[in-house]
Amino acid sequence: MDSFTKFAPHLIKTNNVAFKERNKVTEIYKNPPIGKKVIIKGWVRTKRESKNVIFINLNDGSTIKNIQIVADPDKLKKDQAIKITTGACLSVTGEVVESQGKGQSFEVIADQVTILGESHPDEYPLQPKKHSLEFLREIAHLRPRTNTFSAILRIRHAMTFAIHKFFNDKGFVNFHSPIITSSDAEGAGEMFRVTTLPPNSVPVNDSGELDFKDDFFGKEASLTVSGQLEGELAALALGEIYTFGPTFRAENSNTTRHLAEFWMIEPEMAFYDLEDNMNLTEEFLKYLVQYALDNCLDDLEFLKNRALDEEKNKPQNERNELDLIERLKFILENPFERISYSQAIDILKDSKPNKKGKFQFPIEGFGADLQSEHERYLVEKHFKKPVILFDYPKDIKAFYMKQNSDGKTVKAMDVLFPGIGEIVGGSQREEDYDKLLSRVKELNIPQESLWWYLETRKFGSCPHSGFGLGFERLMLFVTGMGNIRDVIPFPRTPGNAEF
RNA sequence: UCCUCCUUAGCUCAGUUGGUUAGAGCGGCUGACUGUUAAUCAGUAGGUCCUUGGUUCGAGCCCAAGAGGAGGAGCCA
Repeated sequence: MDSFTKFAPHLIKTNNVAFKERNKVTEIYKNPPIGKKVIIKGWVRTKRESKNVIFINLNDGSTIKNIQIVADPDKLKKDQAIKITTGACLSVTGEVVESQGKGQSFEVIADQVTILGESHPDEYPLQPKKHSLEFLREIAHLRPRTNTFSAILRIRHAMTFAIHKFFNDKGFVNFHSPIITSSDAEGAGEMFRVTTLPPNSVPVNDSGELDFKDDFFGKEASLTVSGQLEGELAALALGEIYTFGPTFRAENSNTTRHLAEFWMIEPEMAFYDLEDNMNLTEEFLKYLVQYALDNCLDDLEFLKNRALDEEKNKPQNERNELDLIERLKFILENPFERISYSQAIDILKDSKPNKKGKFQFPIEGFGADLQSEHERYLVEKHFKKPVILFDYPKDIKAFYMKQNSDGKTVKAMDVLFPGIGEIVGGSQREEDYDKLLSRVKELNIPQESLWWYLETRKFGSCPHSGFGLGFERLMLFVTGMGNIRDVIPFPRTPGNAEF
């Protein structure tokens, strides 16, 4: 007899033998133990009360589904019924029975109800009704108690796990690139400074500039904007690696697609050329979408219906042609379109909106950086599916990308998704020391801060590639949410670091 | 950072041409009723109309500045 059975022989055994005192609602739904006793612990979503019977919809976070508790008011202790209000936390012991009502196949007849935490009804801001996402952002500490956010957070977990599983199954090594860094080599954006210097008396040198000699690291330090450069070092020893960590950009970006603190996945592979890189990217994204469909269907269904509900208020032409689940399946069933930057320019040049002057930035020819409107045209109007663009002009891409023999382009690729835009950016890296160095010089990048990176090209260099996937942008696509601030627990954006 | 829009009850929102005491639904509270399903019915409480200044006999409404929020653009993942 194990400790569980000894403690509570009348209870159903769950997977979690270490914790004896709770049956998870998700497990009860998987195989309803009719006639057995269970202990449910969770938060009240709604209560309906009458003289003879009280119905409580309880949610324990293990699934989007609530469980209906049926309680006899006479059995409850004095005043207990009054304290069972929306948001209160209860522990309920009772028997699972087939439901007499219509909305559910089974329910729990309560023997005993314990109120673990009251929730004052005058003050609790969540009501059993739809709240605006803007309002919920202001109460981010309570957001996870809503159906929408609990669904998003469960999916977020599933995607996190799937990312590690995908790479682990392929033999990639999870590599922890540093979060504090002293290089801004990629030039990926403005950085947050990390310092222990006193804010009101900053040391300056003779020429009046900030002097970091007395700072914690003895030099200027910042939060990382990318783990890629360190990732490359690891790939040139371990073969295939990936990083998955927080990333910080101090850009003053106020959009539905940008955060100051976000999570990024950056695989880096020795011996991969650009095509291998694109193949891996496509396989990876499809794997994640498949994983969500296989493991999060209840939550996806909920989010699908939520989005359909919202779209009812929109004019027909602004609605999605496909619902969330259809969109996810569409990704799986269709190969991504792969075209070069030059081909894309040709398509855009000949496109109706360009000829009719509808683009805010008209396309004239090679060299132009593609704007959102162009990417959207390619993905949403022309191809109507994900597009991988490759071989970009070197002048609009980073210094480390491998130069093509045409002298104009580099082996870069961007994956564009409908409704989101750039979800992945990657490239084959320049492995030739002289070419890389000349590019560093051309762009006036301080060579001394990159000595370690350059050295990898001196000692056993090899072709290698990698990409970066913005985790929250993936989450936007998988959940169908419209604002990146709603797919991360506590969004950090300009002017907002509450909670 | 730029452009556009928004800010009225706890929430979602209406508020006419500037005119007396600012409304609705939901939620809260009180009661009734019912194996209920975001229950239903009746009653009830609840307001710094974002802030400041101005125009006016009179401002929720008009003007100016500020604060906060949203969407789009740029930057990017």
